[in-house]
Amino acid sequence: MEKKLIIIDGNSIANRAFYALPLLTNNEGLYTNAVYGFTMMLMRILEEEKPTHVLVAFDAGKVTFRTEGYKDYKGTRQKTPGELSAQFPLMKELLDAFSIAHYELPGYEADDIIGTMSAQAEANGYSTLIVSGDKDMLQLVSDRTKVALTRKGISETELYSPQEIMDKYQLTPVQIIDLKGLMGDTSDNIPGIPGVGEKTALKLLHEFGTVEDVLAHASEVKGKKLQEKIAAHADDARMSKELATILREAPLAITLENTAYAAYVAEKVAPVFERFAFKSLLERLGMNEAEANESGAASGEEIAYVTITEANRDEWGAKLVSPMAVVVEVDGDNYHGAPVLGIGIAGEDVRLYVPFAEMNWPTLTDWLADSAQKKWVYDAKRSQVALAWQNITLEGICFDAMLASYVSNPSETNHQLSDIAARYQMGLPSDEAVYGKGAKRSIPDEDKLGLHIVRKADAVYRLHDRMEQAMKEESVCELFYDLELPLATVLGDMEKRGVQVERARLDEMGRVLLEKLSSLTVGIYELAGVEFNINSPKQLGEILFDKLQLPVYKKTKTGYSTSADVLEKLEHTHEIIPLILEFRQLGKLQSTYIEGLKKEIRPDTSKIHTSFNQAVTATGRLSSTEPNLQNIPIRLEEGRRIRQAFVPSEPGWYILSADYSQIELRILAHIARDENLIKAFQEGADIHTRTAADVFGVAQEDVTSLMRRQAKAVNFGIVYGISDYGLSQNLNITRKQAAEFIERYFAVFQGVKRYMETSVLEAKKAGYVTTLLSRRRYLPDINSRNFNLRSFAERTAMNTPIQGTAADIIKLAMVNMAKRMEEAQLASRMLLQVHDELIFEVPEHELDVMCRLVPEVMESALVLDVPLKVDVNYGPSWYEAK
DNA sequence: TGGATCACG
DNA sequence: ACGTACGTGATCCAC
Repeated sequence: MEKKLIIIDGNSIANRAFYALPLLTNNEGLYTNAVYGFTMMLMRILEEEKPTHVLVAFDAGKVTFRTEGYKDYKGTRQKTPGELSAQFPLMKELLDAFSIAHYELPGYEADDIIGTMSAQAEANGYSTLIVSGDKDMLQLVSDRTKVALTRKGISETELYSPQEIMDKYQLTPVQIIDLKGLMGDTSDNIPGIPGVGEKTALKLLHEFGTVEDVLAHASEVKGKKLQEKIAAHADDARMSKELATILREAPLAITLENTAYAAYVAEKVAPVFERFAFKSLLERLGMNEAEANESGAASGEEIAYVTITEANRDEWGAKLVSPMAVVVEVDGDNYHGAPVLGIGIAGEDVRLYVPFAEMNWPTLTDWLADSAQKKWVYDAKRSQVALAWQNITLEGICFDAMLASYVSNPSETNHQLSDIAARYQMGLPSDEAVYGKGAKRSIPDEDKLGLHIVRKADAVYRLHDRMEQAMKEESVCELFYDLELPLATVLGDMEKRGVQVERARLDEMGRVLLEKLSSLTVGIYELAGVEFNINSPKQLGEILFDKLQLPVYKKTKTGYSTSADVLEKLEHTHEIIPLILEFRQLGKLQSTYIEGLKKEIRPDTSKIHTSFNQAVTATGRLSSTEPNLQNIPIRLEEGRRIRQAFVPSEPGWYILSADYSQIELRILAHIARDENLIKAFQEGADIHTRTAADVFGVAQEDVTSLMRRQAKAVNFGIVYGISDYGLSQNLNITRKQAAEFIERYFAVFQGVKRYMETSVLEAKKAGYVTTLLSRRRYLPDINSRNFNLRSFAERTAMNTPIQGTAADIIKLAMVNMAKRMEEAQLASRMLLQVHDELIFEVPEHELDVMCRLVPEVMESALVLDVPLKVDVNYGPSWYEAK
């Protein structure tokens, strides 16, 4: 049998896992997240690869032969956090239980152990797989040795053979060393040649081959500047290459034979999993055993529960107490008017399953409607709205596992109950496992369904204390209890209420669009000389750039870019371009907004019921789906008319819209404590004009519209985490000009500059940034050695406190507004939220009071060093409420 | 299922 | 110099 060796870069994988997962602890308070992630990865690799030999290599301490030669090596690297370094002994303990070899060697890095071992394996005819998160490993790749690099945390890996490296870099594996020698690596403090990045380095290597060749042919290099730099830093390059070279003959005291691996023994591993509280992994061990024994016993059937029937419900009605976990199981993703499959209820030692047929049970419905009876739920809004469609009231929700998971980590994209449970080492089958997915989706028989729903309720019940504890440690309890949870109810009411849309209006617009589109199509075919699918970027690209030979400004991975900004540059090169631009614009209106919206109108009520997603964005904003009512056109008049179809649901009422003016820049002024910006807002200045005057050094009266437009773009850029390149793209100016704008901006708004710097620094130190209401976003890549990832995290560190605080503020305003409307017994209704704007429908006699109340509540939601300003407008449709 | 494109703040 | 603006969702095409 062929021998197959797996070498795992222990430090690298543990690091990835540590930053990818929340700080889990076992009951002794040991941190286990890195070990957990490492173990998941390990088990997956063992299963998939079925190796005959396994070795995990670790770094040993700080001093290596590299630091001796070059004292600044890894000098910029931040210290390993204590929470992580404490986990290395645990990992080794675990590997011992698996009977997997691990090794470290004082004076050498894990890289060198891996390099040496893989060289030996190669010489002995093994095939080897190296698992790491470190791109440097690619230099070890050969026909017999492959490298799997982790992607997106640790859940995915990307496999590299010589061919993949050639495809991606047009380099041989050995040239990876030369690549690093030329470009250096800031995270390891390897200098390289200043001014040479990946692009330039690749170009040089494609031309000359190696660092030595580049240095020898320095005089042939194109570009005078570059020549000089190469000549001046030849020694740096040589040293950098040396530092980047992984040793392949380290004096290892371990041999290939020592790494032999046979299947692990579950009984030996289980106690360690037990100690670390890896419950889901324990189950996985159990499952493997079960499979081996062919016993097929499904885990988790030990959960006992009672199915409510007419016969037993009197007995069990008395067990409905406070608090209990309630899971409302809804069929399908869209819960508006959707079937409710049943309700699961779990308490300390009561577990009930109420099938749909038994839901008409007064004891239950009274209990559900009783706000004094506390309920812990998963996805409060879904539960509330789905029941509301069945005319069942759900009140008294005081915990929501989905929202708790979200406030604990808004970057996490998956807040399914089964995944939350897994994070807390509880086993819970996923909905997908129970119902299947896609075409195979079906509702299982009553027994299985009941068990699943009850297990979910039970999981929510057991999660409550632990998730609350986690929220306390993260200082997000107030955010959860005072903001997100009450907001869920407000949003649920808005969704259930819906917004009226006039189908006839959309029909009419659709007819007009259809005519215009077909005449555009004819014109485009004529000019192209051939019929093709204008909606296909591929076909369109071929027509424009191959057939018509228009200049290519930009390419995408898959071919030519045909995006609007490219087409606009080509506007005057061919008469087909304006037609295509208009076709695109109208086509979008037709498919997304006319046809798309019509599909969502309920025929019986003429209403659209969107779903606001309260747990998707990383910043704390809401999103809206099925349909998305947060991106209804407004910028162009043709699209804006779509809003004429959005009307009040009662005759004689009005649509009222109230939006925050410049809320993000006001927040920036506040958190940056920038005197200049604060003063501008306090004086009620037009902020873009003022910025233009300050940046261009002219009087406000002398600001031209171009200057104002540019200043506006700079202001946007500032909020997004400015970069000269981004600004230059946006304004269609050179990068140098963009850089100058930014420099001048920072000279004027020094507080903003200081904020940008400190925000990034604090994120690097703490690992996260926060909003004014303590919403927290973790930035695991903020110290990454990957420039892209790190830069992205840095911009996020600047932007998230601003965008997130704006989200906090409008959410607060919504909760307050709902309360004030209720107290004042107003008939007016809140319908929609569009990030900085609230939309209401208002009876004529309440227009006065609403025009006063809405701005008052919105402006006072949170008191800042600058005033918040809200503009209000109303009209017979959303179109006129501008 | 993922990429390209485009609608919004 | 490295490569980009921040945050979303829907539609269409092509694999």
